Amino acid sequence: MKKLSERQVRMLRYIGDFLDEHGYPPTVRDIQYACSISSTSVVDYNLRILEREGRIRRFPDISRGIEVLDGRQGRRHSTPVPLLGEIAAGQPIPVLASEDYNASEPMDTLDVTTSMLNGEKNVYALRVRGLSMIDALVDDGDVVLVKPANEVRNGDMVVAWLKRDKEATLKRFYLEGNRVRLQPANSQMAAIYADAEDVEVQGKVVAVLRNLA
Amino acid sequence: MKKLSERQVRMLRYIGDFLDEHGYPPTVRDIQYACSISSTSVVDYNLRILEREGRIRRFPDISRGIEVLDGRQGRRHSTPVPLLGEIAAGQPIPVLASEDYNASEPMDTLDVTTSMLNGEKNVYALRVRGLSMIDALVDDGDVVLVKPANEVRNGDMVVAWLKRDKEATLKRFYLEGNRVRLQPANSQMAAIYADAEDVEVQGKVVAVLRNLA
DNA sequence: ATGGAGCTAGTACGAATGTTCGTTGACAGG
DNA sequence: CCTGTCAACGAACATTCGTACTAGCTCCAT
Repeated sequence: MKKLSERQVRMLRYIGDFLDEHGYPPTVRDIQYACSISSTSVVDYNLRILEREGRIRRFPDISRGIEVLDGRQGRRHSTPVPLLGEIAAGQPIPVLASEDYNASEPMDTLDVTTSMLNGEKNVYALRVRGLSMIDALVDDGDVVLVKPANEVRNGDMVVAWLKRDKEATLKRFYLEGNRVRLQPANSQMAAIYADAEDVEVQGKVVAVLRNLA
Repeated sequence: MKKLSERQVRMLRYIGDFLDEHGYPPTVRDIQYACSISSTSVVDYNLRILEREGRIRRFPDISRGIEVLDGRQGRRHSTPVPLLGEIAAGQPIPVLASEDYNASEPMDTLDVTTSMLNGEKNVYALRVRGLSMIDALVDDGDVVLVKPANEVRNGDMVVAWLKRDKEATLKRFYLEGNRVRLQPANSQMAAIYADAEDVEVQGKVVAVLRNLA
């Protein structure tokens, strides 16, 4: 990426700030005054350069038709994720019916920064109740982002439902023969061994969010 | 909140969509064509109503000077937060100089959904290295969002620097006489007692983020 | 009816704003 | 010295775009 002149950096910065403050982009003349430039044509000249360098996008003949591409300013940094409910020991894990996902309104949603999602699609959120996942460093009240698991591989961190114990738990998953080893995140804690048929994998956990009042 | 006409709802919706798609607000005429309205004056008329009802904000004589207030459409669902560095046991905690906060470019930033911040300002992020906070359910690699603490109250979750042990740790803070009790999040684990002068509080932890590959 | 309120139209004015054009000065290369 | 490029200027031009004005239509209470 080529180097920009001081004036260009200043313009770029101003456009971003203006956008943050007003909700719409500045005009050529706004930029002119803010950056102490004597002529609108100079602004235009430098805007062309900024566009050529890929820092902004311009829309000809459209007033305020400037878009900052910089990434930091980039659109869609957060995505609504459906908060399907709670996950608690002794309670079945809510199942995500595909119809629910398209339901019109009545679902609670949570806005999550896209960087937390690693580009995954169809992720949903569950609020953890109880301490069934405490040994995976997930506290009561934490929110886990779960990606529906079509298939699980050894070593994945999964939300597992232990049918016999009627307990939901978050562990690393290892299939060993016809038994499943569920390994806590904390190496000082012991693994759980369960019959393969006793374990129902709900999905992989993509992220954990904890909000402290 | 008063009821809006079908046409007004449609306009409101279109403005939001247009903004999402283009990065700048639509003109009166954009709205006119999109909503099949025969005259710009009708658009203006209804925009006035939308403003009166508190759904949008208009800026007179400024082209595309429309801002959607609705909340759902509300921009700024995520905020860039400076990622100041790492926090590790045996290493001093980076201090946030106010000048650094205004530094031009070179700082790493992390986008965080505003709901995680509880409206706090000047929050910064630190990546946790090591297991010094494992008993507060914070793993190696987790990111903590820290709000600079002007004052701490008993029971707050704080990032504390233990001078004598040269160790950073995340605990609940209780001042008891001239001693400080640092209580882990996990009730099964023992508290640490330290001399009040040996403890340096860096800030309150607002949230914990964990990203699982 | 009568008239006002609420909404929609069609048109036009004029300010806001993007863009072009002719010049100028600094500077490097031939 | 000449020439081309880069950056900057100031003025003018051409659209874009917000807003005002007038008028018609429906509903409803007077």
